Amino acid sequence: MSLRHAILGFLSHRPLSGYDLKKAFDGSVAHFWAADQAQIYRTLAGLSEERLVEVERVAQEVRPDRKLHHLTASGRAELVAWLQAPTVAPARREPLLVKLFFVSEVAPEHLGVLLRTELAAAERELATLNAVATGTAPAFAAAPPTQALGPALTLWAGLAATRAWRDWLVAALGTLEGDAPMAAVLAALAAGA
Amino acid sequence: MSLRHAILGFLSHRPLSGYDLKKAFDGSVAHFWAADQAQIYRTLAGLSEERLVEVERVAQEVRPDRKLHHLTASGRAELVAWLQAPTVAPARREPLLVKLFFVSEVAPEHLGVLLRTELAAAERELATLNAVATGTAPAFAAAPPTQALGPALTLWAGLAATRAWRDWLVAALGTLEGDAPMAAVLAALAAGA
DNA sequence: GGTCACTATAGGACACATCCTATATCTGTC
DNA sequence: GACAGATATAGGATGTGTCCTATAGTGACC
Repeated sequence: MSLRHAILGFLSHRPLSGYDLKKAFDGSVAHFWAADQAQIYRTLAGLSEERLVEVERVAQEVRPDRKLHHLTASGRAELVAWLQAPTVAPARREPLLVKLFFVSEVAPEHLGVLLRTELAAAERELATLNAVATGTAPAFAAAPPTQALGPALTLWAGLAATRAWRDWLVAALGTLEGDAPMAAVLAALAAGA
Repeated sequence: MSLRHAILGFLSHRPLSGYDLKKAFDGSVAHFWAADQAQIYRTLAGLSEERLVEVERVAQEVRPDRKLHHLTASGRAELVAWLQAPTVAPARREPLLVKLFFVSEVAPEHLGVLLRTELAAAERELATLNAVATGTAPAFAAAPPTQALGPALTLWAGLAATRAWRDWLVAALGTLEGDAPMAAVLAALAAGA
């Protein structure tokens, strides 16, 4: 459901083609809402049918025509309504936790393998996000705060979640190395704040 | 893709009916992999067609027949193969972060509303998970560690992620109350560990 | 001279999940 | 006596997203 609205969000800044939108997604929100190219074109067709966007055909001599999508008044209204409506969180899908839940079906050593592989992935993700953060910080500082605060908070949230995940993986691997992993895990569970 | 394997996982302990499976999901992994009842029945039909499970019809006099699903040898092999295969993380879907990204399209006060609503949801989630933790801790301590470690780690991961999310929301709301929110956010971004 | 990547669009098939609905009977509550 | 809720199954429609493919010209690389 959010793809429609994310597209409307991008179009609220300036009119874009499907191709432009794909690049806009990949360069910003892709970490927490990736968009498939085919899906973008289909969604744009739907939005245009609902009169939430208007299509301006821009002829190009050498390449196929670009179809610039302009946000209409009702499109903006739809975006604002969505921003103000309560957020419906989709069900979490964490295959790693499912695996962890049934890990006793395979050899005990495999638990460590599973966690270490995930830790490597988390470190990579963290490195990417950190790079994005250092790269965009000057732009955030220069832009008017009302404009930049949203994107900056988004990035911070992604970083915070990824760091926490990494830290948990490190802690979990730590308990496996002790003599009494189960006791350590139970202690961590009880230490709820 | 994980629903198939989660079902195989549950069936590795004992044969279950579709109805039993629904209850098994709701009572354990629902927090990070919810299962729709209709989807469970359809997936079971597919697994049976692929000979990964075998159906035993148990006639009941008063109610509709139960269809007990037994894991076959190839079913167990499939489960083990999945547990040992690298985990494919599905793309993250965080509508709240998408909203945050485009929040400048609505009145600035709305940012706080958005975060506070999410904070309330996070606190509720945290309370549920903490209740589950205190409720299951005795069972974890009593069970053989090789069996219980997986589920305990799963719960810990869920708790850790939810706590981190709650903490981030509190921190983000804190920056909004200061005189220079943008500077505070940039400081937090830079404080990468 | 061939292959690859880029710009730009979009259809078809399929996977996966959700929502709503239907059937049928028993048990417990008000 | 009525009605809700538990037990037990499953179909149909719809939504949402993924994967593969096709078209078509330009520019760059080797």
